[in-house]
Amino acid sequence: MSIASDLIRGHTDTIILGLLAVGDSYGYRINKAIRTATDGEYELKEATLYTAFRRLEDAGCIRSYWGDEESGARRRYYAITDRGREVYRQSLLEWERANRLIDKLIRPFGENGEGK
Amino acid sequence: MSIASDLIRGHTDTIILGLLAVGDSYGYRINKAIRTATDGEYELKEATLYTAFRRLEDAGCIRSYWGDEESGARRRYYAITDRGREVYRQSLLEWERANRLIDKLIRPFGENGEGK
DNA sequence: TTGAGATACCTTGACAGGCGAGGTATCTTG
DNA sequence: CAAGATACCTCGCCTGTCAAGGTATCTCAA
Repeated sequence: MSIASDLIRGHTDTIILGLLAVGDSYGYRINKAIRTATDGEYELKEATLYTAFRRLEDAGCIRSYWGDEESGARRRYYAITDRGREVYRQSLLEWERANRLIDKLIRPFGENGEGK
Repeated sequence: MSIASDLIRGHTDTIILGLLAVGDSYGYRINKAIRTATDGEYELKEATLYTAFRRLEDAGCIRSYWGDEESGARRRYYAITDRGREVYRQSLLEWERANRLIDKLIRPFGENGEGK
């Protein structure tokens, strides 16, 4: 079974920005990269992915342009912007903070789930 | 500034179950416990809290009963059920898995956010 | 005594992100 | 020529969060 999407929610944008920070890419490839990176444990649904692109572009975090493929289906490439890099950095920090916080909140016993 | 709630989303139920695993409690106190535990960095909004109680009770993870306060405002106490404990255990495991997954996805470089 | 502030509960309606379901078009390969 | 991969996209529902509003009790100071 795959991971509950509510646990990933809020990370979608960061994941995409992280991948684009390595280099320009396009939707289909980003999606595959995620599936591959997690050995199929997680995948972004297409609808989610394209919603995120829209959102990130509106926010000025990414730019897009059509690739000039000679053959094959057309691809819309995305590039991260300076603002995108900044947002990405911030998100990493936030994630670390949230991570510590959640870990603290989730285990009132300190150790594991065994209360008694 | 407090943590983005999208990062905590999906953990609300687990946090509540974790607290109830220690012992019965009621809404107001649970809320304060969370604020205190995080030094005010995070707090559950009341609406969110009561929605969660409803959800958890419908799912059979908690039971509720009215306290018999002699004075002061009436309190509705919540108790975790066996099913609740089981769900809690599972959630802890899921969180660990998700944690690893997100950490992997969020940093395509392996180290930190610095791509170049 | 009256008013503020803490304790304690609750509901309504809006919003945002995820995603199931559906659609388009191209290329490759059997 | 059909199937499957590549590649894009939209519509509408669902779910969790939360701002805003409400109720009632108790305490304590002015």
